[in-house]
Amino acid sequence: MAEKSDEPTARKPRADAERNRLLLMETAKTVFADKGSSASLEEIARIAGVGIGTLYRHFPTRDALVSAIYRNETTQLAAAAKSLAETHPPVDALRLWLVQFVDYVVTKHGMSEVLDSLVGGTSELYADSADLIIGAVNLLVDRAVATGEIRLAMDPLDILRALAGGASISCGPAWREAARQLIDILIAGMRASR
Amino acid sequence: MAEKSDEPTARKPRADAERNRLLLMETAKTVFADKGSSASLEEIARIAGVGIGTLYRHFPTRDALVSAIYRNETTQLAAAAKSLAETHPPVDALRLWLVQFVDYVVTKHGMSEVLDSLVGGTSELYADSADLIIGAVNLLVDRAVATGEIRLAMDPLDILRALAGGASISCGPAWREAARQLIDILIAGMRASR
DNA sequence: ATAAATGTGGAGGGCGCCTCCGCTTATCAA
DNA sequence: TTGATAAGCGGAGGCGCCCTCCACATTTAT
Repeated sequence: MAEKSDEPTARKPRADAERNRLLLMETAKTVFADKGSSASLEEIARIAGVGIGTLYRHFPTRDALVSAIYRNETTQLAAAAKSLAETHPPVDALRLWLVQFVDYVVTKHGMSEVLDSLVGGTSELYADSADLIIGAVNLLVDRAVATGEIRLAMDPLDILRALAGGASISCGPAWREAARQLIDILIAGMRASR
Repeated sequence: MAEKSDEPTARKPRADAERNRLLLMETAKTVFADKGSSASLEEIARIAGVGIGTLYRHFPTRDALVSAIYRNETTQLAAAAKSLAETHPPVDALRLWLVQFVDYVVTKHGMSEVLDSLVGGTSELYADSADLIIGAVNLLVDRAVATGEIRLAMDPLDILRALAGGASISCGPAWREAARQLIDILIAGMRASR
C-alpha cells in the first residue's frame, strides 16, 4: 500500500529542509531552556530566522517539537537502565536509575509536555519515548521483584509520575535533593520486610 | 497609616458587587470543573453574565480567582488534620490525612495554580492557604515522629509535592488509587525499622 | 533545461489576555 | 426625597499567540 523506503520512486530529502529542521531544534532548545516550555513558537521561528509556516511544517504541534528535542536524552536514559541492570545489584540499580530519572526531568524544566508523555495518554508522538521509559523502569523493578528484594503492588510508572510531578511543582535543584530522600523512603518501603 | 476597618469614613460595601463576586466564583467553579483550570476567563464572565472588566475587578489574576474558590475547601482540609490528630494514633492520622489530601488535589483537576501554592513561591495570594496546608502536614508528621513511630529526614511538604504532582500528570481517579498505594509505601518506608 | 516534487514564508482569522475609561448604580448626608 | 459622590460595571480595543492555507521559491531528477 504505502511506498517502501527503498522504492525506486523515492527521492532524496531536500537538503534545505533538513537544515531548517536542525536549526529549529537548536533554537528551540535554547529558547525553551531560557523561558520554559511555554515560550512562543512564533518567537522561536523568528529567532531561527524562518517563517512560522516552516516551523509548523516540521513540527505540527508543540509536542512534536519538544519531543524531537529530547528524544536523544530519553533514549540515553532508557539505555542507562540496561547498563545499570548489568553492573549493579537489582535494588541499587533501581535506586540509581530513579535518581537519574529525576535529574532528567528536572533539567527539562517546565516541560509538562514531556511529562505528559508518561501518561501514555493522548499524544501519539510520545508513544515511543514513553515506551522506552516504561520499558526501562519495568526492567529494573521486575528484576528486583524477581530476586525477592522488593514487593510492589502498583504500577512502577506511578512512581515515576510522583517523582516527575514533584518536579513540575517544585522545579529546580531543590527537588533533586527532595527526590533523593523520597527515593530512599520508597525503596525502604518497597523492601519485602516479611 | 492605613484606615482602620471601623473608621467612621468607611462605607458599606455595595451589595451588587458582593453578589457579582459570589456569582463569578460559583460560575468559575463549575466551568473549571468542566474544562480544567485553563478555561477562558472571558467565557466565565460570559456565562456568569457579567462583563470581563467586572471579573478582573474582583479577581485581578487567574490565581486570585482560583484561590478564592478553593479557600473553603483548603480550610476544611487543614481542619481535618487537627481532628484526625485528636481521634487517631499518629501514623493512622497521617495516612488518612494524606489520602484526603490526594482526594482534594484530584478534585481540583488541572489546577496547577493551586498546586503551585504549595511551593510557597511567587504568589502572595496563596500564602495563607499554603500556610494552612503546611501547618497541617507538619502537625501530623511531628506527632508521629515524636512517638518514634516514624523517621523523616526531609521536608514533609515534599511528600505533598510528589502526591500533588502525580495528580497533575495522571489526572483523575486512576491517580487516587495509585496514590493510595504510594502512601502505604511511603509510610512503610518512614517507619523507624531499627 | 525543464518538469515535478518539495519546501517556504507570512498574511489572516480566531481566540484569550488584560487595560482603560465613560457610564451606571448604590450609598450617604442633608 | 434628593442630590453628591464613591464604587462598581462593561465592553471596546490593543496585543500576542495559535494555527492554516496557498502563491511562490528551491531542489531534485530526467
